[in-house]
Amino acid sequence: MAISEFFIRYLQRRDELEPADLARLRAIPTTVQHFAPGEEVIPWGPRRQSCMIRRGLAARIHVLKGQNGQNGAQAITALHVPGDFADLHGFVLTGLEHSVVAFGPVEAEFVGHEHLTAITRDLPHLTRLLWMVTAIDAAIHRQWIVAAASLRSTAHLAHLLCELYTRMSIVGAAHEMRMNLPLLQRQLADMLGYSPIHINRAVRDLRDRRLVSWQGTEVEILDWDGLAQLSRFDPTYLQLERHHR
Amino acid sequence: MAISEFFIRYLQRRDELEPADLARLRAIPTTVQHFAPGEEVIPWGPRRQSCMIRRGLAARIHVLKGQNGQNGAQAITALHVPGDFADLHGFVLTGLEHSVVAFGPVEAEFVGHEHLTAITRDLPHLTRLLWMVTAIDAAIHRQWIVAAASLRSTAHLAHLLCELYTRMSIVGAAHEMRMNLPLLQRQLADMLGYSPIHINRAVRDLRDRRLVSWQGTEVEILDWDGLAQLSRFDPTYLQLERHHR
DNA sequence: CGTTTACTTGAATGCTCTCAACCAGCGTGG
DNA sequence: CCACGCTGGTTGAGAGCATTCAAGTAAACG
Repeated sequence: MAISEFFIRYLQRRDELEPADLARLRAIPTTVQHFAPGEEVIPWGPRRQSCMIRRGLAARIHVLKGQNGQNGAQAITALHVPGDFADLHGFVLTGLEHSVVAFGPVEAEFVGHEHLTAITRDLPHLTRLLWMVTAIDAAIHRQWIVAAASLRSTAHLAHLLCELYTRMSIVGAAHEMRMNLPLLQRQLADMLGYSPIHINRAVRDLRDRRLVSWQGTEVEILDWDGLAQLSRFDPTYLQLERHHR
Repeated sequence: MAISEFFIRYLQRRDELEPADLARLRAIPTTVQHFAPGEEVIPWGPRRQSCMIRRGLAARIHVLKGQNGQNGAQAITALHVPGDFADLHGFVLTGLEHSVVAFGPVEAEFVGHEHLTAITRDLPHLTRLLWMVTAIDAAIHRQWIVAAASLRSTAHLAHLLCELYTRMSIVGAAHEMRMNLPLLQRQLADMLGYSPIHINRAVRDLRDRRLVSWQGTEVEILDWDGLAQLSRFDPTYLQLERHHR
């Protein structure tokens, strides 16, 4: 297979792809695999390939070692939507300190690291764009830290929704204020650092304020401005301006 | 000036520098500047150069826009110790969504982006190492997210101390379980997401448990194992293994 | 001295957690 | 067909952690 068009759009939203860049991207041979909800897309540890999400939702999961042989509590540090190069950072690191797990059915695509090494040798501009992808990832991490430190439950959840809708609509994976989020409340809790019960109340709060309609995995944003204002959402950190790198 | 030896050590701790890499790094012309506590080392916005910390402590500060023309609360998403390339990610991003501020007196060194562009053109291996620097940065962000979601005040503060001592001792900026941290309790609060008063209690808690001695800016870790166990500190995420990239 | 800044402590309020129970949907097996 | 268990969502009550307001200490500086 060839690299997902979602990813091409992700890049083109931020910079102009030179013909050589585009040709090389499309020439990379990849392997596509399907995953059921809960399956591990990428295990913890050293990797020889990196993975791109083509369809569905995936998350980075950090397993917490309990103090006294305890349960396997887990934290979630990132969510990945179609077009995301979920573990591109694994290319330059010794190994991942987390796994990537499918939320809902996922179609993923694997790229061998030898092709990335070749790109760093031949195509400096495309190399900088791939580097940028991991830098945007880090900017999202920072925004999560800011949100965790400054927002309370309802606003915090609202911020996540604003971010996800923005990221999904940019690549064409969401439209008209609707998106499909196969997320359990327990997983939202692992993501935002609350108990599942508290997440439940935050969801109800958003419903009561008529900001969103949320039924199962279908989420519709009823009042974007209200949601953005409540969560102080400012998409600058997603680097949506086109700019030569 | 030539690039700080702290940074060379930072890289050599993780990979072998080829002679060409080392020569090029040492040949980069840089400008050194000094900053007083509270001064802005790097302002918010687009940048044409990136900055490395030679001496002192610096932080990335995100200013929060208050809801109703409110105060300028702020969040801190990263701390930088000597040898850190504080805004290397600014090279591949359109601009920084935060500023970098000196905590205590800081000596910093600036590298024009044109030299980095040249490296991506000529030296693939060194390019991957610089990319790695930003990836380690992101891994630290992730660990902060995990800590915020899973640790309570005292353990959370303990985790920060473990991380900082590890990072500083690796490059030779701290020894014998002692380090100099010119941090106000208010700034710790902005970092960990608590109120300054609560930080005060967490510091006292660590003192009462005889885990650290903390007088002014001088911190001594009295019981490393106790501190690491309390905060579940595991340095894997700092990528301390040497490995060819 | 008086002011400022940072740190410290106490008390009351409020946000979030835990424990507990209950409901709905779904697949299974009798 | 229906009882059953399982999973995930919902709601209530009490306890615990963190916040705010308030006051007081100590050191640095003019």
